[in-house]
Amino acid sequence: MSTSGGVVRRSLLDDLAASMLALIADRKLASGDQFESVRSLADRFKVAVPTVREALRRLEATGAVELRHGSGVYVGPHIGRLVLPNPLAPTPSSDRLIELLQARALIEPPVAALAARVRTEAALQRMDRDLTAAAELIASGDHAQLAEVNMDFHRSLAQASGNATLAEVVESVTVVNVREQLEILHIHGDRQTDLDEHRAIHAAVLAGDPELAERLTREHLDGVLAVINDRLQQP
Amino acid sequence: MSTSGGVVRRSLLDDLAASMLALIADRKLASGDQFESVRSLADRFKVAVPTVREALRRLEATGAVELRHGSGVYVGPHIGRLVLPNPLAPTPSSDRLIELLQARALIEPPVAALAARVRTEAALQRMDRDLTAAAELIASGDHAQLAEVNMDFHRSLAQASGNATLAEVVESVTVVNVREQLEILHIHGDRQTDLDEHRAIHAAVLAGDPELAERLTREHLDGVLAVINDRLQQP
DNA sequence: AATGACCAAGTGATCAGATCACTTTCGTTC
DNA sequence: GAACGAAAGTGATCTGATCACTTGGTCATT
Repeated sequence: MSTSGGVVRRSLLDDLAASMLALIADRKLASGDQFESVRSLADRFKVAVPTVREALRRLEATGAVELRHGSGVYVGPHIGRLVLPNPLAPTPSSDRLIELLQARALIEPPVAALAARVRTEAALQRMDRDLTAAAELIASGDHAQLAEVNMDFHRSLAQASGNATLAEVVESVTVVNVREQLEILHIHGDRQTDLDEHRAIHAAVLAGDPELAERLTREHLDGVLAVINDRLQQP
Repeated sequence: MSTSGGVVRRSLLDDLAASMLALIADRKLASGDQFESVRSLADRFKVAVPTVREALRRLEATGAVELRHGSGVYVGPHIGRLVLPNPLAPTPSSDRLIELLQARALIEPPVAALAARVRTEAALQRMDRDLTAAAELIASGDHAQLAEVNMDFHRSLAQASGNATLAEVVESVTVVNVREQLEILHIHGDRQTDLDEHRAIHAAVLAGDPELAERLTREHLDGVLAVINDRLQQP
């Protein structure tokens, strides 16, 4: 339809954005590295400052670059990603939120299974670190931190699959509407059970047992969904 | 870290972008509707034109709005989405591309199973339409069009699940690097087999057989992967 | 009356240069 | 050696103008 063949009239902005990405790639800059000043880019590409800024804003929106006031332009955290969470995602309806959790419950179990087959070393250590941190936060009673670390565990799990695209997908669905997801997860609530389940999943992945890892992850997420559905039906 | 608590110093641009989204929501504008001119927005929010444009570029990058030269600002196709394909995705390495297909092979089968349970009417019709179109394109020999329609089928299948988030995820992984995906799929190649497999999946969904729909979708995607892997190992 | 060419208004695209606000660095001072 | 502060570098925003594209209507032609 819209992407069908034909000469696409590339605007100056399209070229600019592409050129800047190419420049970053050429210099082999990585996330966090400083790029170039707005003025310098304007000179380099022979365009005006506002034009450069528009192009940068576009790149910024997808996490390709970051503009830090008074400091400079930096390579962003999401450069080179295929799938992104919408940074402009609206506050979701409760239906939409449940859909989001359902999506996670569908996607993450097979990802866990793959993780148990691949067992990426670095990610396994991250999972372990997340679990340790979670235990400490339960002890210290910092529930806000805890909720975030629990989300981290799911992301680390996905990274253990060794498939960057899957990790991006899981990252996306665990980042969008985090605030609301954490709220609804808070309803679910049993922190110790959560930790135990996470530990069991970690153990299954570590043991290289795909079926078990998948089943545990499914039960973990379905359990949350079940509680939520109950609460919503009879408040 | 960066998202941890504390007063986030919202820049003028953040406010602007949020305000414009709110304005669109207030007016209940839908995708494709005309919004407001840049100058008018500048007046309304008491900011300069370049500032409005930066904010619009940010919204544009995530598909929330569209700027059409000489015509106006319109509400974009991706407004309200949670997960997005990166419009700036770089040309992938062959490894990355295989990862992408693996991700699809992992995600889409359970989505097909859900689709067979839910069977969203509109999406079923879209699937049927896609199949008809594919058959015609095979006959007419328009292989470029055909490849696109085949991708459409996968998207329609995801929509039949009735879960918008899942549909967005599948849409994302079928849109990023389409060009390259289509190329690699072209290697795979047997167009008639593809159509037959799609038809079988459609039938399984229509019949409300989740296990079958899942198995067929898995075999379909795994089949593609197997062929690709073979070709890459012994060129 | 239907059709086509053409013109004008509205709107986005881009430019130029200037000023303000924030960060960082480095020399100065205690 | 540490705390302070000034200056340089850089992003943020403004002003106002000109160019380029789209669109709707006018008007002459048929």
